[in-house]
Parts: sequence; C-alpha cells; structure tokens
Amino acid sequence: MNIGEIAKRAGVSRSTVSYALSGKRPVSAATVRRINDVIAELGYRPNASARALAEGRTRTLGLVIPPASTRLTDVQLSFVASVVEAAAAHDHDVLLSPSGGDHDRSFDRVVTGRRVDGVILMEILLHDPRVERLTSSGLPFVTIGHVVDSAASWWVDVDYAGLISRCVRHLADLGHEHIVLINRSDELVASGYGPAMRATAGFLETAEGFGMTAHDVCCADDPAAGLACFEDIRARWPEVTAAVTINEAALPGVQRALHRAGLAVPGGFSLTGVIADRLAEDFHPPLTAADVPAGQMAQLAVDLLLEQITNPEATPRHALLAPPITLRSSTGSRRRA
Amino acid sequence: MNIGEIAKRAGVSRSTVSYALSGKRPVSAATVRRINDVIAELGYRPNASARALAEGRTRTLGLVIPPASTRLTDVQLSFVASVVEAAAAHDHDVLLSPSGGDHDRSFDRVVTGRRVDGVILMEILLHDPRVERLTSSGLPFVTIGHVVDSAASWWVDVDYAGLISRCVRHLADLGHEHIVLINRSDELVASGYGPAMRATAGFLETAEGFGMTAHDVCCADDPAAGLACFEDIRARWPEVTAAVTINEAALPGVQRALHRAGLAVPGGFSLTGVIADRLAEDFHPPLTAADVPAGQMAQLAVDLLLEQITNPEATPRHALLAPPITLRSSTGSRRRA
DNA sequence: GACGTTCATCGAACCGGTTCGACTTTCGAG
DNA sequence: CTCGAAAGTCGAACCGGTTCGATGAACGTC
Repeated sequence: MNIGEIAKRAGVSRSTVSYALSGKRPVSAATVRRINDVIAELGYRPNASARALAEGRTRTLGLVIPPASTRLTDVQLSFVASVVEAAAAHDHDVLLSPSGGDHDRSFDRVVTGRRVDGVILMEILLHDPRVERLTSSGLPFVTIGHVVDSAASWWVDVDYAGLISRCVRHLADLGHEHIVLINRSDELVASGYGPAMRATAGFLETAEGFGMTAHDVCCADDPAAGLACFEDIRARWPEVTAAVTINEAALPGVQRALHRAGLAVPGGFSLTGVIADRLAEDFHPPLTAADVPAGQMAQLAVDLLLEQITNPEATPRHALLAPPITLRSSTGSRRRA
Repeated sequence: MNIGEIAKRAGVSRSTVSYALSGKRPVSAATVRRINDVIAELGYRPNASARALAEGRTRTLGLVIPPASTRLTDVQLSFVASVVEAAAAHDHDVLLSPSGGDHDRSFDRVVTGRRVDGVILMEILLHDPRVERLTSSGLPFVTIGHVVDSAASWWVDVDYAGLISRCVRHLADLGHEHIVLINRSDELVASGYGPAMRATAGFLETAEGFGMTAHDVCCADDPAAGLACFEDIRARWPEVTAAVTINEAALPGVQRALHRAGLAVPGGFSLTGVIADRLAEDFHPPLTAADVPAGQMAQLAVDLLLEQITNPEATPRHALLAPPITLRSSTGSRRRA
C-alpha cells in the first residue's frame, strides 16, 4: 500500500494525494475526503525512508550516549527519556548511538550516513574529538555541557561552578570552616570533564573567599568508592564538618561511612551538592541540594537542536541553567567536633 | 557527494560503484581500487534513507520503552544500553519510542512508517494491546516478558516463578517459617504485569510446599513506599523473619525501615529476591539474590529479532532465563524474634 | 574454429515519496 | 464581455541508492 495505490483507488494522481496530505497546495474538499476514506480503509502510512529521501531530512534526532560499560547515572537516564519525549512532541524520533571505546563505528554511521537531522551529545569533555568530527561534518548538534571554546557552538549546561559556589556559601552561612568537595572519578577529571573542572574551580574559589579551608578529592562513581573516599577524608582531615558533592553514584557509600563513623546528618556532619532531585529526596535525611533539572535540559536541548536544523544560519545559542538550591534537611550549623 | 559523483570521478557507472561496495557482483581489482581512492578522497558515505528505500530494510531496530514518567529501574536502564550495543555489533541502530500514556503517536510512527525492521518491546503486560498492534502490522518483534498465549511469539524472559521459588527454598533451608513477598506496585499487578503475577504464584506455591506461612504485599516503586510497606509488614505480621522481593526501587526504603526497627541483616532479618547484580552488591550488606542478567537478555533479544527479520517464516523461539542465586550476605538462619 | 562460461561493466528500471511547471476551469473585477 | 488570478489537478523529474538484463571481451573446451 503505497501512495500510487491510494491514488489509483481514489481516482487521482499521486501528486494530488501528496498535496492532500501535506496541504501544500489547495485540493478540493471532495477529493480530500475521498482520499482520506481510501487511506482509512487501507490503513496507509507513508514510507519514512522514501519521504526522508525526497525531503532531504529524516525527522530523526541522534542522541549520543556514554557506552554501557560506563554506568549511566540516574540523571543521565532521565535525561535520555526526556529527550525522547521532547522529540516525540515535535514528531521526531530518536536514534541512540553509544560512543567512546570501540563504538565509533556506530557514531560514524549515524553522523555520516545522513541518518539523522541533528545530534545531541551527552557527557562531553572540555576537548572532545566528537565535537570536531561533528563540526567538520556540518551536521547540526547541541552538546550537553560545553567545550572550552564555547561561544561558537550550541549547548545546554548546568552552571556547576555557580551552584557549587552557592552550596559553599550556604555552608559558610551555617558556620562551617573546614569543608571538602567529593568530585567524580580521577579518570574523568584527568580527561578534562567540564563539570568536574568547573565544580572544583567554583568550590576552591568561593571557599577561599569566605576564608574556609577547603580540600577536594576525586571518587569513582560507585558506592564502594564513596565509602572508602569518605573514610579517607575523615582520616586525613578530621576537622572537616561538611561536604559538597557532584558524585551521585557514590552517595550510598558516603551514607554508610557516615553511619559507621557515628556521624548523624546534619547533627554531626552536613552534606550538600548538585544531585538529581529524586536521589536527593530518597536520601536519609533528604539532601539539601541544587537539583539538576534533567527534564528541562532535555527539552531545551531538543528545542535548540530543532531551531538549528530549521535555520542552519542562526547564530549559536546556549543555556546555562542554575536551578535554585532546595533546602531539605542534610545541612545544619556547625558543631564542635 | 552521492554515488553518481563517485562514479563520474572514477570513470565508471553508478552500478559498478554499487557492486564494488557490496561485492554482489565481481568487479576488477583495478576498478575497485580506483573507486576506493575516490571514496576515501571525498569522504563518501552512502545515504541511509536511499539505501533503505531501495533495499526495503532500514537496518534499524525499534526499542519501545516505558514512558519517562514511569521511573526506569536500574535493570531496565542497563537493558537499554545493552540493546544498543548488541545492535551496534550487528551494524544496526536503535530507534527509541516511549509508549503508554499519550505516546501512542510515537509508537505508531515507528511501527507503521516502516522506520524499523523490527521491534523490541519492554515491560509487557499479560494482555498487551501493543502486541496485538504489532502482530497485525506484520512487523517482526520480540518481547521482554511474555504474554499469556506465548507459544506463537518470540520472547525473552526471566523465570520469575522459578527464581522466587528458589529464594523461598533457600529461606526454608535456613529455617524460616514466616515469610513475605514484597511485590511491585498495585497498579502494575492490577494491569496484569507478568513478572509480578508469576512471582506471586511461585512464591505462594513453594512456601505452601514447605509448610511456611506466606504473605504477599504490593509496594510502589520508590523508597518511601518501601519504608511504609515494611513498617506495615512488621505491624501486621511481627512473626515474619524474612522477605523476598522483586522491587528494586523500594529497597533503600526497606533498608531504612529495617534500620529503624533495629533489625540487623541477616542477624535479625533475612532479605533476598530478584535484583540487578549492581544493586545487590551496593546494598548493605550485599544481598543474596538471583541476579537479573540484563546484558544477556538484551543480547538474546537482539539475536532473536535479527533472526526473525532475516527469516520471517521461522518458527517462533523463546528463552526463559533462570540465573543462579548468588549467595552474598543478607540471608541467615532464623533467630527467635 | 565455433561455442558455452565467466568476468566486467553499463544502462535502465525501480523503491515511494515530494515538488515543479503546465494546463484547465472557475470566478470576480473592471 | 474580457482578462487575470486563484483553485484544482496532472505528468514528469528528482532524491540516492540497488538490482536486473544485456552486452562485449577473455577464456577454456571439444
């Protein structure tokens, strides 16, 4: 059941059927009705490949995700789901492509085979080879996170430096003097992962401004590492009374370490950071934190990408989101150790 | 840069370029080399839409996921990532489509627009309307989980009944006499979610066989519900000494409730069930559990789907996986309450 | 030396849509 | 009544690949 069949049964030409469906040229009401009847009867749907070939666009967006070996965090996950929904709202589909490791073939296929009209790139590094590949391919793309030279590209990011800075200020207001930043993994930081770098910068700078002593440590993205990391912190700097973190995955371990050390939250120790709201709420006690607005970021990323696709000449736009800190109950005024 | 341009620069016809690339007819070594040189120089990649149109297949698989509003569990997440990787290994891409709620348009687009060669359907119900839609559309598909009338369809599933049964036997061996099943949400059970139904059946049947008293309760998929659920259990059946669960998302709440009640695991209470291995290991103490092999299921689902696509006349195949129970440290012999 | 194969290549048709130009017909304005 | 514009429709070309049938050359066989 293709457009020719519909045309034959409705007694019109193929082009008339096409115009009746797209509305790009006037078609008489009677003809439209006849065509619609035939379509309803035969259950016709235009072939997406043929349409893509003719129109020169696929109505599909590519979403490049970290490979499965890298454990996806809760925020990333809800981001993926939200991208799919935002795209669906604009009648677009989403093609997934893992990247990194040995998955470059997939990335290549998606990028160079004109399979998608544009790409959303997650988890980008400060110097990211994929960004260069995309730039030279001419395919529209939006990154989640931004590269060093960011003015000329399209991106959506969370203002990690600003948010962490606010967290530090919050702790300063509560009287804390010795604080620590629990960052993400060594490798990620070493590879130039933007959020980690910016969090560190915002953390140290703000703490210094308030005359606090501040330490920052890296921690792998899993509970076991969180536990070890926190015990290490206690051993090296027993005077620390509060921690700021951007490492969601390590949280359960940190919680266990706090418990083992006999530290109540927030009575004996305060904890805050940039955390997905669902995770912050599931913590015990609920975490005072800057909630990463994954859904909003996804929506924005899709909007920016579609705008860029529609108008390739548009000047690049970005969005740096700084969600407010939600006061829950994991931070309190400093107590003597 | 299309195939015609390549042909022109190599001084051959378009069909020769096509045959040189596909190898479906012999082409002289000299010509192949000349064509490859031109292709390398111009960075040519065939247009995926044109190829899909001509070949009648898209080399793309559809993956129907639960909508973003339904919080995806850890298993589901790693399943998605694994499907993408398994498909990539066969040079296929994955198109995501949410379903349920108001996302039927997306599902429709994917299914009826010939955008994909086949579909993998996650989280299916015992009576699932999407299965009927797919069946009548003639598109190959594989379901994760199986419907009542399952002999005639392709699916991969975890043997929940068998696994839960093993968990119960394990508890019986340890001397427990009063146990409870923490199932998934009311709504899910009410809507006929297979795993939940089969878990219940396997649980009650096996417990009865061992002469145990067994209760089963539903619990929403979040920590707060887990906490409330467990406190309810303690209030109603204080004699219960062990729980079996298939509800991963509720676990943190259950843990908190155990802690509040002053119950050590496994000293005061035993806990086991069907849980993703990563979650089981992150628990404190690590959970004795049947690890859901998400990666293996994804691999199998993709293999089955590709087989069905290649050979539509093949008789349906299924796989019911029963991973072994991994003994960790959350179960112990019964103590007097 | 005639003949059937295999090799290598070409041109044309096809996949199923969209879109452009051209051709009637209808209609309202001058 | 005439003329131009708009409505309504058609045929043909095009998007960029794949594939079929045909053709000519090289080759081994009887």
